[in-house]
Amino acid sequence: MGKKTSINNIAKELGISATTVSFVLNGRAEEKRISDKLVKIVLNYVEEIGYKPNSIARSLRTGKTNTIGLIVEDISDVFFSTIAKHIEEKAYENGYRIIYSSTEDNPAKAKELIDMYRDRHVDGYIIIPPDGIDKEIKDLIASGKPVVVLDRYIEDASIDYITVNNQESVYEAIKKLIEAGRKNIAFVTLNSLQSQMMGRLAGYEQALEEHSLPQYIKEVSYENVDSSIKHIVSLLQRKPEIDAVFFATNYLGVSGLKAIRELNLKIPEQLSVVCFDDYELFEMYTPSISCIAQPIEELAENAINILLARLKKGGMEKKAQKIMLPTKFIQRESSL
Amino acid sequence: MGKKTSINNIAKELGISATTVSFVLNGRAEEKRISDKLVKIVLNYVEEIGYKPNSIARSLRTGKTNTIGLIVEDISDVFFSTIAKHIEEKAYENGYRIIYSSTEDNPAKAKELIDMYRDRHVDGYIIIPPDGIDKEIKDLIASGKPVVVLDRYIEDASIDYITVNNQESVYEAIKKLIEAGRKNIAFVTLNSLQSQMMGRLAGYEQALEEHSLPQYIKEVSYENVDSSIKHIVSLLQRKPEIDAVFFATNYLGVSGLKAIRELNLKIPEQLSVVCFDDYELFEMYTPSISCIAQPIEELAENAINILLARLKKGGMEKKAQKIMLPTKFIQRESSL
DNA sequence: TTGAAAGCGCTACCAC
DNA sequence: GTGGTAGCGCTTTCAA
Repeated sequence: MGKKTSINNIAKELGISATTVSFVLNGRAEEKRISDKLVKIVLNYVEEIGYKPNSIARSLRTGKTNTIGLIVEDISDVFFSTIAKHIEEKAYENGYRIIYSSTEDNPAKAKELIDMYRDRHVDGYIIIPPDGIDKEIKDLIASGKPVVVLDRYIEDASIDYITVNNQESVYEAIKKLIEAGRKNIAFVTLNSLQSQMMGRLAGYEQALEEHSLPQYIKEVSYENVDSSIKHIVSLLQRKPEIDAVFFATNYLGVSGLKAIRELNLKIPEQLSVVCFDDYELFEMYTPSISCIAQPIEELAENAINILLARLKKGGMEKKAQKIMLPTKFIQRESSL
Repeated sequence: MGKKTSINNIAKELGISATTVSFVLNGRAEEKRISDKLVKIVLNYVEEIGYKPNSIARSLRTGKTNTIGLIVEDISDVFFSTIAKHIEEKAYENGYRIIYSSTEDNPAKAKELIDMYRDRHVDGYIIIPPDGIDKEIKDLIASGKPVVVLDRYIEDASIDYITVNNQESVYEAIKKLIEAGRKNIAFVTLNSLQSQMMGRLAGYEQALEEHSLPQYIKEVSYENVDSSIKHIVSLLQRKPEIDAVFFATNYLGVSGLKAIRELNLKIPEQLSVVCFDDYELFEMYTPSISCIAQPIEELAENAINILLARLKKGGMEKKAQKIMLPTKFIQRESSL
């Protein structure tokens, strides 16, 4: 084949100018009133030799890369990878590619990634931010790049975010436990200032305060999630009066189940269990585990839609969208 | 800061040429015998204004994008997302970014993706190929782009691949079931010609043939995985003599457990269960499910290492590597 | 030791 | 209706 098929070669080959070829290829033939005949010729030839414009040259010229940077906490976690999948699909349909990375909830890594993506001139960002990168995100937006924050929010008028009503969801779930007669309800969470975790905690506190019940809060740090089993075991041993536990994330829930199993506690007789996030494991576990399921697909769809909208119409002027989706409580055996 | 910091601005600002700046920035100062003093000046200035070279312009010039295309079956499946994570980490350390997409095991989609990635000038590919894209992969390699095939293999002298010893692993696992006294062992798999599935099937057949036991093979198509529960239920009902089932992938295993639960069969008393791939669910299930665990991290590491090696030293000349890693049988309660 | 200049392939302004 | 041409920002030959 032609070693280097450039628009210039084609132009030369066809005895016309590169400009014309470019217009035809970019669908601006009509607008530029290029004759149908010529358009046909160009398109046929291009088709024939299987020419594809060089996207890098185009990017250099236009400043657009048709790439979206996706920054998640951990791409191997099913919650995030499911989000990633939906985002990718939708982006793909719209001619965008996704490059991704995991932050491991580490702000330094997140900053590095943002830098990196900026280097790469990604057109827009979808970020699930760790604590402490608010400034970087605001800078990014100030620099004119659209950013959508997902799963948590950052208090700033200019930032689009999509999240769920964490506080209310947990509040309702805890209330159910209380109504079912539980009096000593523990809450196992991450020691994080992220909005979604704060919201979940607030929901717990709100429910317990309303009923004047004692609070048992255990915070685990993200880095030590692996050792969270130990912490949970110890909590349950020290406070044998605990008769229900709420786990604030899916992986904490899994650790919790391991801990409970180790202690040989009967769910739900001795201990009710409810977890944030659904997970196949919770459905299949014996007994099945009640949970607050997030509308993962909707979260992803909203995020990519908003980003695409901003990307399309350079829509930086439009007011930031703050979306809070409802969750769904799934009642299973563990909280009967 | 400066609206457009280009290498030219810097050169102008410093009263030297862009060439010199470029050399300094690319660490070729020594080689080009640029004075230490000048190097210092340039580096300081660059540091000061926080200049970063435009990677797109560089790509256009050099033909390298420092991007790797990753094509998996389904990024939301934990097996693939875990692989994706390890690959991303390693790539990142080496200055490469990953763009990913899921094929849904669909060859047309896979072809599209390859095309897309070619458009984007990715430097190399890691592909988990569906059936029927051998030709495209060979073309890619012929065109000089390194490709590593993962999880399955494609018979071609020029292709690097990393896989596990599927046949032997399954053979050994089935033998264990036979030794434990099971006589009617079913095998639930995908109706796929992919090497890894063929290997697993072959392992099953080999073991049963050696012991002259009857074979019960159920093939489900990837698109109908959702309805696989029905098929499995029906199989177990039609053949009540079945006293063990092997599931050839993690998601088939999950469907299988649902089917077995629906039929109220006792594991392992009435039915032994073994599954290919480990999964948190299998460990936590009651009873816990025996499985053949793949060395996921090693698979990923090998793939990215081989690709990086080819990328570094334009190592297209080196002989293709064919790596087959061992799996690990994890004995749990379901096959006692 | 350093610099001028030629592109990489494309788009878009402006001219005819 | 169509074409010339100037860059986008960088690397790299060649010359000085």
